[in-house]
Amino acid sequence: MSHDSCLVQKLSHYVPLSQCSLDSIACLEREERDYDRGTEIHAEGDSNTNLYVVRQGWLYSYADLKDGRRQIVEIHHPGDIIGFPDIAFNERTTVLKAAEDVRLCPFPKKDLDQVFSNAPQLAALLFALAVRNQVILTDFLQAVGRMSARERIAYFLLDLMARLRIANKPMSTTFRLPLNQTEISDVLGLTNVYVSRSFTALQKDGLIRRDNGTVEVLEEDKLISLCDFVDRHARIDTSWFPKP
Amino acid sequence: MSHDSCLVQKLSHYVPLSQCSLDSIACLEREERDYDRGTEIHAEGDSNTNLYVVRQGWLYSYADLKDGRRQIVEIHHPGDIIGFPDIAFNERTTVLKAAEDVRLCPFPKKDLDQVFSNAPQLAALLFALAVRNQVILTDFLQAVGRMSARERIAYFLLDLMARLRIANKPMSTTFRLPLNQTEISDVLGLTNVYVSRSFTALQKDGLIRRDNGTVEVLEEDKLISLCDFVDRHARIDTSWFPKP
DNA sequence: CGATTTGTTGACTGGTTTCAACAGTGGTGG
DNA sequence: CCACCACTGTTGAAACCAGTCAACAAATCG
Repeated sequence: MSHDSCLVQKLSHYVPLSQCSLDSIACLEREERDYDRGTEIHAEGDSNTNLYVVRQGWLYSYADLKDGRRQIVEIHHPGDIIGFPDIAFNERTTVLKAAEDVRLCPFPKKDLDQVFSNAPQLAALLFALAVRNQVILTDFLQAVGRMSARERIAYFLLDLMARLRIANKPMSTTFRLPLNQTEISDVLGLTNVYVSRSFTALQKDGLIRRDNGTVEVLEEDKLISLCDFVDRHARIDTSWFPKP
Repeated sequence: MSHDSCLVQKLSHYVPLSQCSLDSIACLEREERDYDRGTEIHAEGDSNTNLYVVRQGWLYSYADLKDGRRQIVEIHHPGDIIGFPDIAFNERTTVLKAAEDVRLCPFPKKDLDQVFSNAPQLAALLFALAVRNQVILTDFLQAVGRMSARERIAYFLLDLMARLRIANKPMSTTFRLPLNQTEISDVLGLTNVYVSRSFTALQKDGLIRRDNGTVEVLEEDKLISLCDFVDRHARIDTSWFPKP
C-alpha cells in the first residue's frame, strides 16, 4: 500500500478489497488538509459539495436546536467518511466541528459516480455500511429514548469502544476520550451536570475509571448488561455483494 | 403500467424512472401475500432472507427492551420497502408487525444484486433514500432526546403527514392513524398515559382534532414552529445520479 | 350482553433539569 | 512569577416533567 490509510484498514476489516476498490479509495484521499481544534469545518445550510475522509483526530456533527441547545448526531473517527447522510440534500443538515486538531481528505461528492461505475464492490460495501448505520442509530434511539442517564453513559462508552476496535483490534479497555462533559451531554440528550453525576456514580461503583481525558472500562460485562449493548460494528454480511 | 404500484408511484416522485428501473421494480413485486392485523411477520433473530414491498396497510418494526417495553423504530406505509436496515446482518434486528390488515410483496434479498447490476439508476435512488433515512432518524433523535411530550406528538404527526404526502399529493390535513396510544408511546419513548394527556392538551389548544382513528391538523404552522419541523421527505438531490 | 381493548383522569413518586456556587486546571500577559 | 481569565468538572437545593399505579369510562367485538 502506497500510504497508511485508515480508511483502507477499516474497510478491509469487512471484506478483502479488490484492486479497483483500492484505486477508487486512493482517488478519494488525494488531498489533505488540517484544521485546528474547535474549527467549524462547515455549517448548517452550507452547500455540500465535499465529503471528507478522516485521517487524524475526532470530529462531530451537530444540529442546533431552537432553544439554543445542541444535539450531536455523529462522532467521526479516523478512517470514517463524513457526509454521506447529506448527499441526498443540497444543503448541509448539520455543523461539522473538530473536537481536536484533525487532518481530513476532502473530495467532491461528484467523485462518487466514479465509485458507482468502476468499483461495484466498494459501492456495495458503502451501501451496506450506510444501511447498517440506520440500525446503529435506532439502537441509539432506544438508549436516548428509554434509558436512564447512567445506562446511556454505559451505552456511549461501549459504542465508542466497539468502533475503535474496528480500526485497532488489540485495543485495551483504556481509550482517549477527547470530548468534554458538555459535548457528551449533547450526544446523549442530558445536561452536563447530570453527565458529571452519572460518571461519578459509575466510577464509584467500580465500573469505570477516568484519568485526565482517558477512560478505562473496568467491568465491561457489567456495562454491557446494564444497557443491553449489542455490538453492530464487528461484522457485516457481505455474501450478497456483487462478485468481481 | 401493468398494475397500480405504490412503490413506483413513490419512487417516481423523486426522479423519472428509466425502463430498466421499472422492470427491476416489477420483478420485486411479483408475489403477493396478505397478513391479518396484529400478525408478527418476522421476529428478532429470524434469519433475514426476504425484504418486502408494502402494497396495502400500515406496519411497524420494533425492538424489545430488556425491561419489557418496546421501541418502535420504523412505521411502514404502502409503497415502502421493508428490510433495508437489516441487509448488512444475518439476523433480523427488529420484529415486524402488521398494525392493520396488510398486503405485502416479499422478495429475496438476493434479488437485489439484479438491481445493482442492471439498474444503476434505481440502485443510486435506493442508496440516496437509505442515507436520507439517517438524516430523518437523527431529526427524530432530537425530538425524542430533547423535546417535551406535546412537542414530540407534534413532530410525530407532521412527519406522518410529510410521508403520506409523497404518495398522495392532494392529501388534506385529515388522515387515518391506525395506531393506538400505546403504540404511539412506543414510537415516541413516552407512556400511553402521557400520550393521552398530551393529545388532549393539543386538542384543547385547538391545534388538532381527533375523531375515531383519524386526526385532523387544524394549525399546521403552529405545530411546525412548536417542534421546529423540517420536511426531509419532499425532495432529494438526484443531480449526482449516474446517467442512463 | 359480557369481555376485552383502548382511552381518560387523579394522586403520588422520582429522575433529571435548573440555578447556583465553587474548585481545579491551563493559558496568557504584565 | 504571579494575577487573571476561561474552561471544565463537581456538588447542593429546589422545581418540574413525565412515570407509575390505579380506577374508571368508552368503544369494540364476539
